[in-house]
Amino acid sequence: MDVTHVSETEPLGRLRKAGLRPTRQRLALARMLFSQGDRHVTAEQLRDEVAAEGARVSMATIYNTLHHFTSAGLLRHVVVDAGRTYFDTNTGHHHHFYVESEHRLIDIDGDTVRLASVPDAPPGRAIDSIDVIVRLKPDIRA
Amino acid sequence: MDVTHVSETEPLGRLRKAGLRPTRQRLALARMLFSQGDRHVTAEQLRDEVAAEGARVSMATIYNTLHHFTSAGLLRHVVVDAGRTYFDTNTGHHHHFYVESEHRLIDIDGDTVRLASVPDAPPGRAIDSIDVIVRLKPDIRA
DNA sequence: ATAGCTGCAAATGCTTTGCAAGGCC
DNA sequence: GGCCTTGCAAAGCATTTGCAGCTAT
Repeated sequence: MDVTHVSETEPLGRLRKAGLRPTRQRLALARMLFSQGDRHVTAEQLRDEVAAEGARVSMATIYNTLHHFTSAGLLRHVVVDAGRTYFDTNTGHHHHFYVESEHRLIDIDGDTVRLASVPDAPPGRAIDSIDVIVRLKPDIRA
Repeated sequence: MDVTHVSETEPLGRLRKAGLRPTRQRLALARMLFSQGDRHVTAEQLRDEVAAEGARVSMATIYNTLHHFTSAGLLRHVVVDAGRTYFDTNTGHHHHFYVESEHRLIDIDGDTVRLASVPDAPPGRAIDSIDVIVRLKPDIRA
């Protein structure tokens, strides 16, 4: 294979492009995060996955890295549950289902939810982002 | 004044109606919460307000009470910030602006945000609620 | 060489819990 | 009286921080 070319979608390329030093830990995390489609992860989850692969990455570094990735635009924060922070690898326009009973997030395509009218921001403020969270519960009839 | 009648909008009436024993602590908290229009409070905020009035209510009781009120339908939970739980005295249909820089919530009337299309819940699940959070930042042009 | 990273352990902040004493019906 | 509540202190969890040592460039 062509080792002279590094795709931007590969871990190394992503980090380079984002101006982040490709350390062993970051490469491992980037691989876990970006090699299997869109994902929603917590720091703890990532720690376990990385550990399962035999790589040792401390919690502090996982948090540091998740925050760096977020600042670099590689990840997005999702707030759906007090006291649990999710990071979403899908940084495009979309929203979320949240299955409270399972602590599970499911993407909703951005176009599936259309806001017929968006309120004006109060004076002196601007809209930063709009989150739509559809909370789900088990269906009784199931 | 008519002391034989207890309005359901007064602290005592609210608690009675909700089947909650009207203790000194609950009455104090109910007064703070429901006597000044719609509010968004954190446990800590309430503790400070109550303390300022000279009433002594422990943190454990404030949390207990907020949860009891929520279960009874007197309050609603608002999740906008990981690691900070807000309770909303407005239990009707509405959404929120969240001013991240000030940790401040502002109600958006339910009819101001219209969802043109609501996604179907995945099989075996039912929609519990839909939260729309419009995150605000200071307006640069201000 | 040096600015940036990592990892440990301690600290933090918010919330919950165990349990004995007190209060409402 | 009996069950519900309260309050203290301790425990719990997720996350952050300080800082000495390591590493990519």
